[in-house]
Amino acid sequence: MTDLPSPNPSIPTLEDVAKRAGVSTATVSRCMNAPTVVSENTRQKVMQAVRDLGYAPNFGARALAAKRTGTFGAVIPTMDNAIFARGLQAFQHELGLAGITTLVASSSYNMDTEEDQIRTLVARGAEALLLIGSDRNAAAYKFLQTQKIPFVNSWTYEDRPDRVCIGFDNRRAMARLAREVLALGHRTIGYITAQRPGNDRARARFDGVCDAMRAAGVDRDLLHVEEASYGIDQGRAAFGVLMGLSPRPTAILCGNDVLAAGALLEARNRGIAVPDEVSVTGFDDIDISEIVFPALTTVHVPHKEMGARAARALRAMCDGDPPDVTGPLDTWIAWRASLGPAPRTAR
Amino acid sequence: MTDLPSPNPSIPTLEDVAKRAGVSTATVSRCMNAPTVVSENTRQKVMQAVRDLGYAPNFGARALAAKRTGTFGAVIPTMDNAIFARGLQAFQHELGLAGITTLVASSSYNMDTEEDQIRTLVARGAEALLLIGSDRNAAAYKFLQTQKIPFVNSWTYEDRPDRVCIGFDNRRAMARLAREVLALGHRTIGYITAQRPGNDRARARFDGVCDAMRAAGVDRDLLHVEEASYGIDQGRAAFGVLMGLSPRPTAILCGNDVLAAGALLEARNRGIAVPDEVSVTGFDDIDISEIVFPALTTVHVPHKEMGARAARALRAMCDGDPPDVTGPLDTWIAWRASLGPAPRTAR
DNA sequence: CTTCAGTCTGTAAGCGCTTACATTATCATT
DNA sequence: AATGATAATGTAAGCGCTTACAGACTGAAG
Repeated sequence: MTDLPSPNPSIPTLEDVAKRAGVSTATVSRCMNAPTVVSENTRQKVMQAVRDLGYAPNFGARALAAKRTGTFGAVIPTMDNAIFARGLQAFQHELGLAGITTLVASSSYNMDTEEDQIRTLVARGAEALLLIGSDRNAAAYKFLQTQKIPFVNSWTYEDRPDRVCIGFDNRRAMARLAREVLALGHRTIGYITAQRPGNDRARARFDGVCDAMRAAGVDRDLLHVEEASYGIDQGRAAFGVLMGLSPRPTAILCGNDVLAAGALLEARNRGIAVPDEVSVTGFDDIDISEIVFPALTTVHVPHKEMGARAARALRAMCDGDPPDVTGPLDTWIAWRASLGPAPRTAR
Repeated sequence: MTDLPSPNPSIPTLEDVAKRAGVSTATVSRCMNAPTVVSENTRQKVMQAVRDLGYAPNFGARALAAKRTGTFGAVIPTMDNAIFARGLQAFQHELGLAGITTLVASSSYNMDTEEDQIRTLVARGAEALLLIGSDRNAAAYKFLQTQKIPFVNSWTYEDRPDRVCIGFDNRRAMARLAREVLALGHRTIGYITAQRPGNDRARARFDGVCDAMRAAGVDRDLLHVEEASYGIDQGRAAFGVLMGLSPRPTAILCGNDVLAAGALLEARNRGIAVPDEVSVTGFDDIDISEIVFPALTTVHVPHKEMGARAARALRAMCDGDPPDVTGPLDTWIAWRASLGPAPRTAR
């Protein structure tokens, strides 16, 4: 089946609509953008022509002429799993309310890719950006500055006058969880961290564990660290390594819920009882933390609020207003089944 | 030296670069788009100016002038979970190889929203679209046609000359799984389906279950259907309803893995042993199906291949070539622990 | 010294839209 | 009937870029 070129194959423009409705292009434009200033009568005609022709405005032309795009962007490390999904969802929703479209790109946890994506989004007309964390090439920051693109660093919190953060204190949150773990009698501890270079959240969470151990006067040698790149399989592998240690850790803290899910899975496969033999904890409190078995004790992060606030901050910044940054958001421990007291034999 | 820094360092344009490099805008444009036709010497100068100024091309202007955007779009029902993530990932990756950017939008399983999103993506310069399923407003199809936007229907398969599908046979796949369930002695069966209006995949899967029951000569009255909108909670609730039935079903088939995860969770909460008392199955084989307890027997869908193929098909269509559609993709059953023989008491 | 092909660069015409400004129509008020 | 205010529409100048085309240089061949 071959399509023959139809006599008028091109896609309709404003001018086509104007001609068909017997008005000027300006009037059609007004119908689309500010319907109230056009008389009822004319609007009817124009809208009919729009419908007849299947007209859709050309974004590029509109952006070029109006010098605004109604688009914000977000660069997240990965779309592979739900860690950023809920926050992003809230972000999009909040912006949608204001008629702003969200463009999403992912960096695969890679700084250079992230810089690329930032440039791409800006080139595509993003007027403001949601970024995750604060580790970023100097070039990326400089680019944002020269292009005058408002941005917020999210999922993290730093008190700096020159950057706006809508996030939480990763270090403190993890320290609190680690403190609870220590309070339950655990001493030999495994920590599965996401890769730390280029990931300030991962580093902060790790530092939090160290803080707690120091505060409890526990020897740092009792903390065994495995660094894993992203994914359930990585969590499984790291858990396996830690279980090979002697003495074997009685608690495995994980830098995020996905790694923890992997750890839990491996425990099941090895017939290691959680939490009776080994406790496991996560970080983020995404959907899977309730689904895994046993349900995961983890740090709850207010993803939705974070996303919504970031959206509002960005909107304010675009209007030249100061964003409403009231300090780090609260996190708390979501107590479930995977964390229990250290087994007696190990005490 | 008239090199005064301008008082208002607004964002640089092609012309600024040209001026600074002492060439015409055409040359700068060529440097950016077809570096080989510019002399080494000039290119150096221009690139230096680009760097000095932090120049980034304006997408709108470029699209307007070049009449191509290098952008494809995808409208998926939801980003909330991983069902579409892997396929989309492959889609994006494949396009990235060809220098094409992917824009993603979500429809929240709503036809009108989907139509909106289609229009939005096209307006933003999407030259081709990945769509999920085939249920869609006539207006949406008409729009795509008048705008001459190539699209593929994915996650589904229909043998129609006027539409290209890169997907699999939902009905047959579910029928095969249901046949296995029946072969294990289950007779009273619960089916948790996603909402069927506007969702051809959900309907096809349901039909598949019916097919299998008919083929096995099992009374349709033994099939109890619960329709749930999306999410784990919905799966839990539906499972609860089905467990209240008498006689109680011995197998609960779910229209997707998320609903199945909910069912499994509720079973755990109610102390119902899976699969000893009740079997549960899913559909999709996303990450969580391995993580849940017990691990989920489900239909494996070749998400990655589907995404990659869809990308290639769309590219071909944009070039005016016929897409390579070789029929439905294969699915198979991923056997795990959640499906077992019907308990004796129930036989 | 032409001539011609080949390379490189510049000129300028749009691409489809928005919007400041100009123009015209409408209507209550004097 | 003339006036001015107000509302509705039209005119046209760009927005920043690409690209067809033309012009200006090279150097080798005639």
